[in-house]
Amino acid sequence: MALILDNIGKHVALTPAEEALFLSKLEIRHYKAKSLVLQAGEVCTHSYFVNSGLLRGFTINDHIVEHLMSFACAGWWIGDMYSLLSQQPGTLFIEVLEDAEVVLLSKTDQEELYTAIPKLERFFRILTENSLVANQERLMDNLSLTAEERFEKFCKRYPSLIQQVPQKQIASYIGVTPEFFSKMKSKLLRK
Amino acid sequence: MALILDNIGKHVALTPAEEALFLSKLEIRHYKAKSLVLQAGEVCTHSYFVNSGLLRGFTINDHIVEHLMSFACAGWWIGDMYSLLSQQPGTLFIEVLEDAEVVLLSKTDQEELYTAIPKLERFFRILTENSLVANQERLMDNLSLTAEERFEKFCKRYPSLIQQVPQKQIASYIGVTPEFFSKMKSKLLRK
DNA sequence: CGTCTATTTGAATGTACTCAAAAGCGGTGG
DNA sequence: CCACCGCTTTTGAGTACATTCAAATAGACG
Repeated sequence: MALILDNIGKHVALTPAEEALFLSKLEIRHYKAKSLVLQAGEVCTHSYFVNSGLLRGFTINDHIVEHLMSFACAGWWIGDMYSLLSQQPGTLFIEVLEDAEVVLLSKTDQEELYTAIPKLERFFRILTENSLVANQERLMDNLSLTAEERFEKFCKRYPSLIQQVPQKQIASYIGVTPEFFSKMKSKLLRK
Repeated sequence: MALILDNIGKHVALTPAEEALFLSKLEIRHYKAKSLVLQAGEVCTHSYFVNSGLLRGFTINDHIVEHLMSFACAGWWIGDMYSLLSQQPGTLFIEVLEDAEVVLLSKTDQEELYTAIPKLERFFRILTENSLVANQERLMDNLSLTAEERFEKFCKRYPSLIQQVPQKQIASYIGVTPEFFSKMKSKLLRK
């Protein structure tokens, strides 16, 4: 469990006793590639932290088109924030792209920990703030950049993912169809 | 200062002493319509809470096109989250659309309050979580809905703003040009 | 009343999508 | 080990949604 403690240690300093209490609330699960950690329609009851492997979070719209919200590599948190907060059925699918070891923290444990260890509330506050900033930037990129520019930015930010995931999923993250993405890519390579 | 205390009271319960401490950190400023509360290039040093009036937050891209990030009516918080967190020069302009009374909370005070009154850290965590959920939904809407559908959703969510702000700004929020927005609107009215 | 900005309208253009079909690639079973 | 199946990627033609540029009209404000 070194990874998750490192992750937290980047923002707050827990005492050994606090670390022990925190760890006691965690559950570890192993998922095979292509399995689903969470399905749309379910209520999201946990936050997920990726120890190893690779996950993706996506939604499916009315026209049966997938939209990729986020990837989650080792060291990243993922969950259906809307469903987790509201405890309403969610819209997010979380799928395993590569065999993964995932740490689960239940919503109730998480909220109890906020009170027991205020530093953890601080940690999740900071985590959420950073997500919000990243999300705002992505929204602005979608409003002001062309698909080509968004792709270039994606390559710079997540160079490892480009080899790792099927390109139709990068297309979906960028916000274009796989067909268009393919054409765009070959145009870029010809330069 | 009833509004801001109400706002906080929706999520956490402060004691009178805590309320007094919190209030002592706040500064009130009055802004005239068309003035700027914050400019791109500046470091954002405060969180802003709108007591009355109306603000907008927007960015300007390389092609001199404005993109509206958010409106802020009475009872809403606004700020350049990226700049506030990183203390780097920001990209957000915050402009006054209607004469406004604004409450300022400096970053340093805010962080001191997190420690002095953990319930305030909880409050801002919840605030940020809700912003994130709203932002994620807006991103998905931009990826999966047409401009017309986004406009209809905007009308349902912010009915009062439609009369209140120039429609070029609604166009910018939706993510289309004012010309296209005008055509789209007249097409909708013809139905 | 005049000026400045916002809105409307039109024509031409571009970016990205849809549909269809072919080619490539990877895993699985015989 | 290779043949086949399913899924991903590529390519092409036609189309749609939204943009750009230009000009006219309407509104707001001093």
